Amino acid sequence: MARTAQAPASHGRSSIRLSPMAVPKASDVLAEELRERILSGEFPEGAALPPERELVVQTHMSRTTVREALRILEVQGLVKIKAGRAGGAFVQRPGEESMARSVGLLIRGRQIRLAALLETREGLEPFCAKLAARNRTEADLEMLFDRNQAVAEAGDISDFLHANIDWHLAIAQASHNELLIGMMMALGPAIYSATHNEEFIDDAVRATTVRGHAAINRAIRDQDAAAALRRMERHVHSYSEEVAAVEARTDIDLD
Amino acid sequence: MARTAQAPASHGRSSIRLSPMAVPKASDVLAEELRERILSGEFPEGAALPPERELVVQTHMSRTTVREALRILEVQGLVKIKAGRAGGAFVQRPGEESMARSVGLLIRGRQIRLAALLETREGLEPFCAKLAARNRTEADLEMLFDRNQAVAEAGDISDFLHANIDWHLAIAQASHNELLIGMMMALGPAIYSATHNEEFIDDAVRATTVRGHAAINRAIRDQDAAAALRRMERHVHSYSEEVAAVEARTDIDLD
DNA sequence: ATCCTAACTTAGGTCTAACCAATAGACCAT
DNA sequence: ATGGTCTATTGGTTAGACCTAAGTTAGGAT
Repeated sequence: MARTAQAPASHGRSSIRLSPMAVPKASDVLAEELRERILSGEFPEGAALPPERELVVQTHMSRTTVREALRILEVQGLVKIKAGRAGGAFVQRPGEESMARSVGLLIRGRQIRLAALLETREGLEPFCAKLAARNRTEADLEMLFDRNQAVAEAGDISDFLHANIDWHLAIAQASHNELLIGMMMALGPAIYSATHNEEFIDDAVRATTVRGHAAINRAIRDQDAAAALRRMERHVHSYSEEVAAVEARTDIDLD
Repeated sequence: MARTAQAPASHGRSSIRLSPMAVPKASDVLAEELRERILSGEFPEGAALPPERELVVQTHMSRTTVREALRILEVQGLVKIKAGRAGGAFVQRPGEESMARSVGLLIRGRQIRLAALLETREGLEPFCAKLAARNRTEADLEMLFDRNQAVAEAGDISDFLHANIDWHLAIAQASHNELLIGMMMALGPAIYSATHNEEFIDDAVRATTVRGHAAINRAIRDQDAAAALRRMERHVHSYSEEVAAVEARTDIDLD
């Protein structure tokens, strides 16, 4: 036997084995290349990428392909595209907003229950307060007191809830932790839109809220991390319980 | 003085103020429309959107525009596009991966310091452990013990670190909180890539790690939320301190 | 009948070549 | 100083062709 038969393979004559290979699209290749260059810092923030027609001649790709690549980067928050003369694709570092948008999509798309959102907030926000007590600047402090003032003076319920979100966001901001800021930016509106139909927000609740905020503000001002943590725990936990109580009552109403 | 002068404005005579207005692009309009329909549940998961050429006749837009809209949705993780016959755009609910990708971009793009990543993990993961103790299923438990076994048996440092990440991810998974899962999916690789050059991982550290994991696993098995929380706090905190110590030493070495 | 292959069909991917629309800047008229 | 006009630049949009991936099916070899 003139050893023509190779090692046994389920199909085919040759024993050469290859893994399934992914063939990337041209636009993905270009997007990836540009993305890496942006993230590596090769293009500083605000730098203008070459115009589309220039990228066409450089890459030998069609304008369609180039544009798709740029669109990908735009959606990922890595470039900002402006039309008109002196327009073009300008490098941006992805910000908390793009993260918050993506988290928001997850929340809406998966229809995360309000209980899970509140649970997450109970996990994150006390920690934010703790960091805020440690890292807050004078500007942060001013923001916190201003925002709580706005909560106290809010008119209708919608105003109140928005001002409330803004104060909570200021807490995240004062933590100076960008990941937590991004999470809280996504959680705030989601909780708002799931909550703003509830009617448990009476004057007593509002007064209690403002007092709770004020106590947390003081702890952060005094850089008392332990107190900030503890008070925020109580604050968000009691909010969650209120919501749970209303939900239970609403469920009963539905019967 | 015939009070003709209006309120002072830096430029112009009129006091009428307008905000900058955004003019959406055609592809954005279509993307938005489709996005809302997907998120509202009008298109169930896995449903096929009409073919591009069909959308062209329905919307009176050009194929380029339609394709850009679909590309936007694809990047946002709302559809999965397949080529070939029986291909097309299939509705997907955004998953933790798309959230993790976006958080990863933030981390890389903003060059978030390792210290901030560790700090965030110290905030999130004990809470994950607490939730895991409350919500874990039998399958979660099995996964946790398997994964820690893999950590114990890992070969080189790279193996060890990967197995370590996998165990930590299993913790997040066992919490059954999708937002936390997404965050931990982003943090794990980021911490890994910032850490895997450090040489503080000796056999003693590895043994300690495995013991720490085991203790946490037991607390979760026994649904002892308080113990899970406390032990995870100690576990991740000591890891952070190790890293900080190595960084300090490395900085000195650079002198 | 069974199996393989070739042709067909459908749908996304890419390219080309226009033209439209937004915008900055220069210049001019009031 | 305000507003109009022109022009150049750059992204936005369109139309139409062709390429490529991947199911489907019909026909032929065994």
